Amino acid sequence: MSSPGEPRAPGGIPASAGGPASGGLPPVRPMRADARRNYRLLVSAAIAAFAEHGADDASLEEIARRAGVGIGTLYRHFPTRQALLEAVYRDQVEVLSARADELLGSASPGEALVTWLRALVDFGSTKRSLTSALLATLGKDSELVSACGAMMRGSATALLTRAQEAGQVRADASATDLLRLVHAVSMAVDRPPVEDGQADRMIGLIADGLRYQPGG
Amino acid sequence: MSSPGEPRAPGGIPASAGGPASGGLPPVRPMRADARRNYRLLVSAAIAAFAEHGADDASLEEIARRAGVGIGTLYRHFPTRQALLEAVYRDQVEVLSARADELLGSASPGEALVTWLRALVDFGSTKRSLTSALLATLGKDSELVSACGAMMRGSATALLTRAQEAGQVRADASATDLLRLVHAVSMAVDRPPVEDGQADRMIGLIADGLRYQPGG
DNA sequence: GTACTATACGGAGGCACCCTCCGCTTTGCA
DNA sequence: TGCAAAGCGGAGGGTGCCTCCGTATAGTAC
Repeated sequence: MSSPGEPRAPGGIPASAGGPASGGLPPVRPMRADARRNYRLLVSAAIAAFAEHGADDASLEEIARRAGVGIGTLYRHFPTRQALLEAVYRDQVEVLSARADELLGSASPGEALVTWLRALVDFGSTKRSLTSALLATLGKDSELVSACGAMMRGSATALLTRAQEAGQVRADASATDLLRLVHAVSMAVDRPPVEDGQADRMIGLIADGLRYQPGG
Repeated sequence: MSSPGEPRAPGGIPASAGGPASGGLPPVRPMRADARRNYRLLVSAAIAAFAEHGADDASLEEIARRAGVGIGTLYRHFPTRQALLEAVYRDQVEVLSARADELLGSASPGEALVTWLRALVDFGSTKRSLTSALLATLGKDSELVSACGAMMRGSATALLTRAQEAGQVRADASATDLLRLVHAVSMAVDRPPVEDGQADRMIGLIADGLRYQPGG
């Protein structure tokens, strides 16, 4: 499920507490193979659990169980629920970004854009509790949130530009507008009553709007 | 702390399960004196605890302890956390409403209005977690929320009208605008960094704006 | 004042969760 | 092949949630 998302050096924790002087950072040893594996297993399990029970209510012990590791292992990798939340969020955004890169190579730039937008709504729908949990404690301009925002904007821009250059999408649409629109759809789909496929139809509508060429 | 807020008949629970036929509601026995007392103690304790730890994180057992009653008593009166939340919210809104009624008798209608607005911001600031917790599960048009909204609008209108009739506040201000403005201030004051007294100054500003008479 | 009963009280107990701590296992290098 | 260093796992202590039921008491009838 998650091929991007290298477990980067343990977040925020200094690589060696009280090393000699302050010189150039000591060579950060890469994680051991088993640690890397467990990290990934945990993130995957957390994705499932958060989707199922919400970011606040999923049990960390259950996540460890699902991942097939001990609770101690979970806590070593993610000292707080927040840390796990952040890792999951980052991972998911990277998945979306990778999907965009992949779609950039596809035959139909127009289709590629719409496909990605659908994936984005999907993300918004299943990961809302996660996002709001993060925003609640991180604030709108944390490193994580703004970095992920930039990544999204980059992907959107690339896909949109290509579709526009291919003449498959109207020229007067901006990536920012598009993201905002998708966000609105996610919100609208948030509260019941929501019919099945409603989000899909809404995105379809947007897609049609994109294809329409005002000038002719 | 809370003089309004009669413990109305136990919320939602049928007064007698399986009584004879369906006739007119059987005479709902009033709560016993000790039950009424404990109900009030619990609401007061909950107000304090919610303010201190947030509506989601306050421990129900601690609330029972603070109220000096057993946990069983808490659960009899409020079968769910949600029920307690609702009772607290209702109680607080009634306090605000009572305060408005009281202020309606004061000498200076203009001062009265501003005093009440300050109380309202105070409410918004300390009870936000409560409000959002309620909105999350109740939805914007539940009986409770809309009833409380109406109560607020009534109080605001009464105070505003009186101040306007006394010529102490400009005529072209509506109660709805006022409530919205106060809400905005509450939101603005929500996220740090917030200086001390900032909310107060903002309300002061609004008060000045109200006093200003566009016509001269 | 007394007796009675519906009503209400309290807290023990069972379960789940959070998090820490430390003895054991595995990895990767020499 | 041997051996630290890095990593693992789960027992254990603390807390919270909620249920259940034996006990206490307010209110009523006499």
